[in-house]
Amino acid sequence: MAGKKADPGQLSFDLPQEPAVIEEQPEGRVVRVLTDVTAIDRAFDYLVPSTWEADGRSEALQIGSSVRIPLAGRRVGGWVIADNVEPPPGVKLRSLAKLSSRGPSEEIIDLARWAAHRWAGRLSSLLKTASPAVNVTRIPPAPAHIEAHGKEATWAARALEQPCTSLRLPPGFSVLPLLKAAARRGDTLVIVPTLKQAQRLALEVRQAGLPVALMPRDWARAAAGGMVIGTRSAVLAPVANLAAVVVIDEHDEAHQEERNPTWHARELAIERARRAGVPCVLTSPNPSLEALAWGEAQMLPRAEERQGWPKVDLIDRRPDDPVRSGLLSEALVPLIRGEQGDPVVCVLNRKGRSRLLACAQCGNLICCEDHQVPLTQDDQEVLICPIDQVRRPAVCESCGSVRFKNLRAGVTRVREELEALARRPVVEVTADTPESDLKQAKLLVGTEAVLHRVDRAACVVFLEFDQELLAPRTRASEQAMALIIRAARLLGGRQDGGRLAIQTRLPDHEVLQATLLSDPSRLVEPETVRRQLLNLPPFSALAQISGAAAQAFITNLGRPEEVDVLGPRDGAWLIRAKTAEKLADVLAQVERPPGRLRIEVGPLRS
DNA sequence: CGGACAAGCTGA
DNA sequence: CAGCTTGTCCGG
Repeated sequence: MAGKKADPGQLSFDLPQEPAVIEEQPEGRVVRVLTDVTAIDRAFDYLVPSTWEADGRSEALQIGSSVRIPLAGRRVGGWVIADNVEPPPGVKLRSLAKLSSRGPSEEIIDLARWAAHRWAGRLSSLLKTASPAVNVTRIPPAPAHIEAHGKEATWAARALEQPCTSLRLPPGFSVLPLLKAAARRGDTLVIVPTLKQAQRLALEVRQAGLPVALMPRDWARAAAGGMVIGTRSAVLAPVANLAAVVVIDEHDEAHQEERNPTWHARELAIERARRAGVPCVLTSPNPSLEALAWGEAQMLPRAEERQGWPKVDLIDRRPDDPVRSGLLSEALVPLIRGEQGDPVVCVLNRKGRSRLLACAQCGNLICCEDHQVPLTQDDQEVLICPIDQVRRPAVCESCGSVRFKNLRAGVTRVREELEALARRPVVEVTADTPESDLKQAKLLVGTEAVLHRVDRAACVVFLEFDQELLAPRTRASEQAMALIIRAARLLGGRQDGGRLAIQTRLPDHEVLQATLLSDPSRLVEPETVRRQLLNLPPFSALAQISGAAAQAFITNLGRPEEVDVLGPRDGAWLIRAKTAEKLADVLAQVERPPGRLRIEVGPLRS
């Protein structure tokens, strides 16, 4: 186990100055409690009431226990983070008010402390994540150990041989053999990106006859033993006898917490496994460079890997004559009419109705003369100013043409056009489309969120993929690939007969070529070169500082050696260091100014 | 965070 | 100088 790091910036205990004479030593056991009030972020010492001896509460109370404490005239919650401590002299100790619940073990608290330092956040925020949602007072008996049936897949067993393995598995390939192989070794912790995936996987594992706890619901059951499956917060779950850690789809951005501290489940999983001396397996159809930093990816034989990807149609829009809005090409017609099977899911990454119209004749943008903003088009061929809602006929002001070209079609508009072209009903999928509508629909359209709401499809169409490829984000390629992987999951492998259609004017783009050839290794080299050239993670570590107190923080930071400070841009600064450890050390040394401050370590955007 | 308390401001 | 607002400090 790695040594605990002293963390001067995070917790101040006002330790006693080695008292010469110990006098008036308070009677009884004293514990140190970290409050769950984020703004306090301090630990205080409390007496364990002597009455707790008799009813077993004293025995149940241990490091990690969740307690209520009197503090400044009110009761607040907290965690016991040290036992049998010597309180600072001269303070009048108060007694614990209540033993609320079991909490994280000492190992998890140490891991949380490491994460709080690594992501420059508060320990209490991580302990909250590590604690049960509802109070737990007893742990159920351990489930009987059940041996997974069937013979062990060699690739799965091999992945568990090393301390940390990046395992490249195509989207249509089940991870169940890996989980079974891990379960043979003992209790396994499995981290997946979404709750839906966690539920589905837990069901599969249960059907395979293995005991499984679904986090965060089954905190107590997780502590009892068996396999533990959950989303990122499960990386701090109690696991009885940890034997392996598996991170599924480690490339997925859902593994990173979006609130402060922005910890990443992949990195935490690796550290947890390392501390426990058990293997950590990171799976992904397209391993992140961060995962590949642990060594070359293990993979299936190429022929087998290809079978795990769907068939891909790249629809090159360049020589195309546009149909209707120009968004739907002739080549789509057989697909959206269901000739390759149903349901067909169309993805368009834009929201709302047409926002930007141009005259088809003279090319002028259709704007409001008074407010200089683009006009929107109504159902009844009327133009509306978004500022004062004034309506006028749909006629070009400069040439009188009544034909407009939609430069930014929204989902609603595309739905109508799809319906006309497919000659059948199209369901527009939004956050509040009822589940029943989704189940019956044969043809659907929505933003990328539609890929989360539908379970299976015979065909997925990306109506306009170029904006993903050209997005001005450092992780654009990776994010585009993640989207393709999500789509491929709905389609299954090659033998399932699903089709992935992508409309593009960039058919030679490396992401699309990698998809077409079912070969993500084509992305590794160009992406590595690019990141190295721009000095981006994993070849550096970044933190974004924003909020009202950001300026003061940067002033306090000064100009440490081997650290770059970039910005401000839009009121935010970027701090770059060679390694995550260096970055964390530098951030921890800065005196925190009062006021709102957001420190985003390893930002996904920018 | 939320209470306590001190310092500063206002009105007569 | 009471009565109030605003700011700073501290909690075991």
